[in-house]
Amino acid sequence: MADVASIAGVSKATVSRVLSGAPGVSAETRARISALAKELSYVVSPDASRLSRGATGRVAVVMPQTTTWYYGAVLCGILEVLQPEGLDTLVYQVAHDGESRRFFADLPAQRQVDAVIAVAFPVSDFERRQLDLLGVPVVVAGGSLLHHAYVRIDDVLAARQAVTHLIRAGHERIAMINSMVTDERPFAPPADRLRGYRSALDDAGLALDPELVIELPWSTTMGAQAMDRLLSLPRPPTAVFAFCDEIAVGALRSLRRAGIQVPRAMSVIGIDDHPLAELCDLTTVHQPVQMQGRRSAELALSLLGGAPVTEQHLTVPTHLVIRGTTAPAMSGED
Amino acid sequence: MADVASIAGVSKATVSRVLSGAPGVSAETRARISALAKELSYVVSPDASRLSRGATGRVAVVMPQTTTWYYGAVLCGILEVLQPEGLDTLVYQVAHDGESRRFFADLPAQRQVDAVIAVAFPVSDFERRQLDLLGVPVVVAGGSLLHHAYVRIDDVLAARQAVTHLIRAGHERIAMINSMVTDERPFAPPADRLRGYRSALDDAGLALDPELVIELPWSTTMGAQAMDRLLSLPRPPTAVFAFCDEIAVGALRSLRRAGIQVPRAMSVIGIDDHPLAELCDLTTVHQPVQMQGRRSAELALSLLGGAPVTEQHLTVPTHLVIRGTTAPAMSGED
DNA sequence: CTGTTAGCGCCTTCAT
DNA sequence: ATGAAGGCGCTAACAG
Repeated sequence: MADVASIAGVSKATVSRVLSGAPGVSAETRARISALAKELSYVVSPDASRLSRGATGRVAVVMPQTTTWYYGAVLCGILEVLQPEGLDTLVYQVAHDGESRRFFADLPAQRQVDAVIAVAFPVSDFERRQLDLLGVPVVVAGGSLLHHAYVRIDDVLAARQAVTHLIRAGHERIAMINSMVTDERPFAPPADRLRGYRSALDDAGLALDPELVIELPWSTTMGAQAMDRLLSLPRPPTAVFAFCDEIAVGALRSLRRAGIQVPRAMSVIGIDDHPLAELCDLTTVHQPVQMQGRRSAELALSLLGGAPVTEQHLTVPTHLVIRGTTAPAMSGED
Repeated sequence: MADVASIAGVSKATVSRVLSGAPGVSAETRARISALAKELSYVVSPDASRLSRGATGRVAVVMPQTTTWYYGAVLCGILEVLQPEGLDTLVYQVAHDGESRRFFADLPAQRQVDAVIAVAFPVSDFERRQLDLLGVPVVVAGGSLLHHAYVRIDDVLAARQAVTHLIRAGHERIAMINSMVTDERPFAPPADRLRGYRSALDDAGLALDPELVIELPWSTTMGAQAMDRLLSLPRPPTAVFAFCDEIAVGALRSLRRAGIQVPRAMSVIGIDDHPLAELCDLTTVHQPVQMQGRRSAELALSLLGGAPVTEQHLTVPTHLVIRGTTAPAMSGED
């Protein structure tokens, strides 16, 4: 910056004002200096700038994984909002317990970012306390966390939309394949979706058969495993509601291998409207994932802006997408 | 830091030495101070630290998208290496031309990171020049770029592995569905894979029928579209080689809708070994995506370390994974 | 082994 | 409208 100033024959202060868009510089000088800066392809050092001004211009995104579509899509939405604002995005992947301990104990994000967006992951008590310690606004996408701002879907409702669709098609033995979650790290979506499943059955006066609820720790093939288990039951279900589309697709594979016709002999529905759902012709409940990323970034922005944020808790809508994996129950099945 | 120093009754310099692991402090003092810091949950301000020390402790990852599996997996690999080293990762999504222009013209990453990892995207001449302007090491994952370090697969070979598998199964009319790329932003993989397809046919003495090579701009459904086109041909192929698994799965959907049996009447093969490939029973050529992320991060690290890097150009291996979508050609087909 | 003294590169009053 | 000076929080020479 000193260079630019001396070449332009002005003081660093003026250059600073121009480059930071501060008022108090004649249009002529402003134009001349910004042109010069561009020519020299000079940009201010963010670090120095932030050191003196206080804010970092960065926001941290914390997610348990980066390889599944959901997290990629949320990240995409976040970047779409943050990048145009000139904010940089730091990604922290906090996967297994070891990483989690280190991350939350060392707080590498501290004094490093102006805000934190936590994307859909189970937060333990300890972790929550550490988050507060960061001393910056925290917004949660795809979940919720005490008093913090959040953006999410209504998981109970989404599950109800899925299960109700099956019930209307005449199904009575409806299984659920759910993602397992530990007590120590509570994670709302699986619990909420199970609740939605229950209440939909209730409303229809259908009994819940505990055998039909399979809970397994997440993995690529867990949908297939769960389906295998359901098929080995003395009285298998006629329809399956999966926690998410990836699981539903795994279930479809098992069914294909077992030679069971979908949807004639078995209906399958998921949640997400994963791109792959369209490819597999999977009936599902759509949730706007990228939008949740965008909204959470916008929330972070307004929290940053200091403006009193009126709506800190956003619930975005979901809707049923009927494709080819659900059909009326075969009559005379029982 | 001043607080910690005064409470501990030492100078800031000592605290700094302790917290940065610098030598020249008695074990006793060191222990006392680091304990105190932990108790106060005090961490040094990265910005201030970096301002005075010069290095930023951050690396930029630039990718054209974040929603597809490939990019998520590469990012995951990168984070696996960078996070344990205490380096932070800045993600820039540079998707369409507008964003690209802004990113490369404004160089938001300048003076902001110690290295840049560019993940699988077409780089124009202008962009390449701007990258050099950043003045930091650049490593490319999933591609290559002049003199810069890179980690990639041998795309020609991967394509040959796929096509040769089909040829050995007796197929003679083998189509290729490729991702379209513009001249202005060259991107090696599509061109290389096409070359591999050609050379495999050549080696087998098979003629290449231009009608069987479909090139379309990338989209979720482009595999399906391309397959539709192939099916409407007077003499459709008996096997299809897709640029990647996501495209192959789209092709499978078209085939299913058209009522064409896979693999009896049509063989399909992709590249990637996408998790979804296993779910769809798709034969494919495996490439180690996450590992490419790791390797590129390691390359960046050693480039950063100043140590003379011996091997700047890594090619990681691929291999055929035979599943259920390929089978011998039906005899008497022609 | 520890304290002192300069900056790192920029922003921000306060003068001019 | 512009310049001069102090300080953001830390590190890196020097002294001691």
